[in-house]
Amino acid sequence: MRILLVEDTTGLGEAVRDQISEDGHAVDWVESLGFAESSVKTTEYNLILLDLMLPDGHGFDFLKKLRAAGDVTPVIILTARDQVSDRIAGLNAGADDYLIKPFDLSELSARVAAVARRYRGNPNPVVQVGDFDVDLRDHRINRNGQPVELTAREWALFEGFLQRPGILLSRAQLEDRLYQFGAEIESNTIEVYISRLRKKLGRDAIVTVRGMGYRLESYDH
Amino acid sequence: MRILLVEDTTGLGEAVRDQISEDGHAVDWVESLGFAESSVKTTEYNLILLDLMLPDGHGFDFLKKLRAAGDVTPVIILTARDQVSDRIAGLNAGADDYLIKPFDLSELSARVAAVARRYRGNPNPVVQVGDFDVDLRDHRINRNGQPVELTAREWALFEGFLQRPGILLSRAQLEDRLYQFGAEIESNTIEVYISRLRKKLGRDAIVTVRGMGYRLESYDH
DNA sequence: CCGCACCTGACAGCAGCCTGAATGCCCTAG
DNA sequence: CTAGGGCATTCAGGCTGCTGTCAGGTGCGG
Repeated sequence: MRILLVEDTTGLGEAVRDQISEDGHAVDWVESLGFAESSVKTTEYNLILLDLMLPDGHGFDFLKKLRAAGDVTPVIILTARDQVSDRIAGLNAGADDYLIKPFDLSELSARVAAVARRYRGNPNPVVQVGDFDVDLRDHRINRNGQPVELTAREWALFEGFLQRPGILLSRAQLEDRLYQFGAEIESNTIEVYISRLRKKLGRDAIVTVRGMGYRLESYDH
Repeated sequence: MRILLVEDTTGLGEAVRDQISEDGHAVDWVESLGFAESSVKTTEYNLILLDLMLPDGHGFDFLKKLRAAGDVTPVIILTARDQVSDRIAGLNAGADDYLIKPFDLSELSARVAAVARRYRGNPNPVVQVGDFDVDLRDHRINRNGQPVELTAREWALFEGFLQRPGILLSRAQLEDRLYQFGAEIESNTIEVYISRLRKKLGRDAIVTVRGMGYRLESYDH
C-alpha cells in the first residue's frame, strides 16, 4: 500500500514511517497540511494517517476538504488521549478510525493491516501510463502485455516518474527518491539508472530535458 | 488462522497463546473487553477465545454486542468449572463452544482445530492455484495429483500465500503469519521456510522479489 | 568546431538470498 | 525412563546479480 503520513512531531513521524515501511508499505511523510494537500493531488494513496494539531491548521479542515472533493481514501486520525470531543467530530468529518497517542507500534501495524485487508480480494489498482500497465501495489509492469522486471532502485525511480507522468523532474528530486533526503551524490548514478530504465522500458519512455532533468513520456498531451 | 485471545490471567494467557501459536495459528492476546472491541474492529479473526470475568466487564456483553453487529466469528468461552448457568446463557448469547477451566492444552488444541474445520466447511473447500489443488480444511495439497506433505509452519506460510496468490508479500507480512504480531525475528527463518516450501512445491512456485518479498506464482496473469 | 551535458559498457564489491548442516526441543514408542 | 525421530530455529558458507563508479563515447547547442 501507499500511505501518506501527516505528522509534525519528528520522533513520532520517524517511528511510524519506519514501522509501516517494515510492514511492506510505501510511505510519504509530510509535516504540514499544505504539503499534505499537494501530495494527495499528485499521488493516489490507499491510506492517510492524519495528525490533528499541525503548524498550518487543524487536520479536520484537511479531512473535510478531502471528503468534499469526493475522495474516499481511508483516513486514520492520530490524536492525543483525552480529546474525546475530537474523536466524535472526527468521525463526523469522515475519519475511518482512531489511534490514541501514545500508541504501540504493533497497534499501528494492526490498524494499517486492517485497512490493507479491506483491499484484499479486490483487484489491484492498475495505472496506465503510455504503453505501460503498472500495478503499484505489486510492483509489476507490463509493456504491451510483456512483463518488465525492475530492480529495487529502478522501481524507486520509475515510481517517482509515475506519480507525475509528463512532468519534469530534476536530478535532485530523483536523487531524493533513491537516497536519504539531502544525501549528496557525486557521481552520475541517476544517469546510469535512467539508462538502465530506458533499456528495459524502451528508448523513448523517458525524455531528457537538457540542463533541467527528465520526464516520463505519458502520451496524453 | 488468526485468533483473538481475551484473557486477563497472565499465566493462563501465556500458556494458551503459546499452545495455539505452536499449532500454527497467529494469536493476538488482549486482556480486557475494551481492547477486544478495538481489535475486532480493525482485524478479522477466524476465532475468538473469550474469558468471562474481565476487569472491565463480563464477556457476555462483548459477545452480545458482537452478534448484534452481525459478526459470526466463532467464539469459544473459557469459563470456571461450576458455572453451569453461565454455559447455558453463553450458548444463548451466541457462543460456539466451551472450555472449562482448568483445561488441558491438548483439549484446547482439539477444540480450536474443530472450529477451524467447521469454519472452513464451505461448499467447495478445494482451492486451485497454479499447479496446486489445496484442501483448506484438511491442510492437504495435491500437485498434479501428487500429494504434498507440509509441516505446521510450512502450511502457515503457504496459507498466507494462498490468500493472495500472485500478490507480493513482504517479509514482515510473512513473519506476522508465523509469529505474534510485530514479533521481531532476527534470523533468516523466513528464507529457510521459503527454501523448504520450494523443495516441496517446486522450484518455481514461489518467486523472490529482491529487496521486497515473495509472491506465489499463480499463472493467471 | 568546441565544450559541455549526457549516455552507456564494464567491473569490483558486496548486500541479499539460498541451503546444507548442526542444535535443541518435544513427542512417541518401547 | 530412554532412544529415536520429526520439527523449528539458527548459523555459516557460497552464490547471484544489484549497485555505484568510472572512463570513454556520443551528440546537442552555440
